[in-house]
Amino acid sequence: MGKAGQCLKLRPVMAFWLLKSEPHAFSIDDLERKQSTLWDGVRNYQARNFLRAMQPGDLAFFYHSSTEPPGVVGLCKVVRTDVVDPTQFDPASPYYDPAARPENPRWWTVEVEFVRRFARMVSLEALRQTFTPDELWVVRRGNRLSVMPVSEEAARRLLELAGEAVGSP
DNA sequence: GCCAACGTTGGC
DNA sequence: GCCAACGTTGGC
Repeated sequence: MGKAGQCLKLRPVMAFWLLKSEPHAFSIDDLERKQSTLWDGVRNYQARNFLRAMQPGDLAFFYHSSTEPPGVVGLCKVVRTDVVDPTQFDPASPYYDPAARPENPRWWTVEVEFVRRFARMVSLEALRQTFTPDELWVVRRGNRLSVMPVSEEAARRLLELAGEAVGSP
């Protein structure tokens, strides 16, 4: 059961994802404070393709990387999709891409909304003990992908590990 | 189209 | 801070 005592309702068509962020750059606390954010700055084609496949209502696990311990710390929800990443056109942005043109954008993203911080974070070590690299890509050795799909089966087990109750609609 | 060089990611 | 793994770039 979550903070407000509400079960998460999992709709059958909902897809699950995992989003990585370095907490010193942007943490789950930052997302809770802001409530929503544009997930901009992704500059990897595979990750971009996953961003483009997202649908409103999809849920994404929030993963803290390059921290001790790394792991899944909470959940957010996709609320807006097919957003052209504005930072690609901004010369002042670290994500500026001089090859991207407004009439032919290269990078897309989504807006996500804070859902909850987990009662217990699920460390990478715990993930490795629970999932094979094929079941959850984030435990793949040398994995650098920052946006990846999570199967419903893996999502349910992950929520269980996090101490979250899962209900039906 | 190959592949060496380089830059980045991210666990440890 | 180190370094393995990986993605990208660019010469040929």
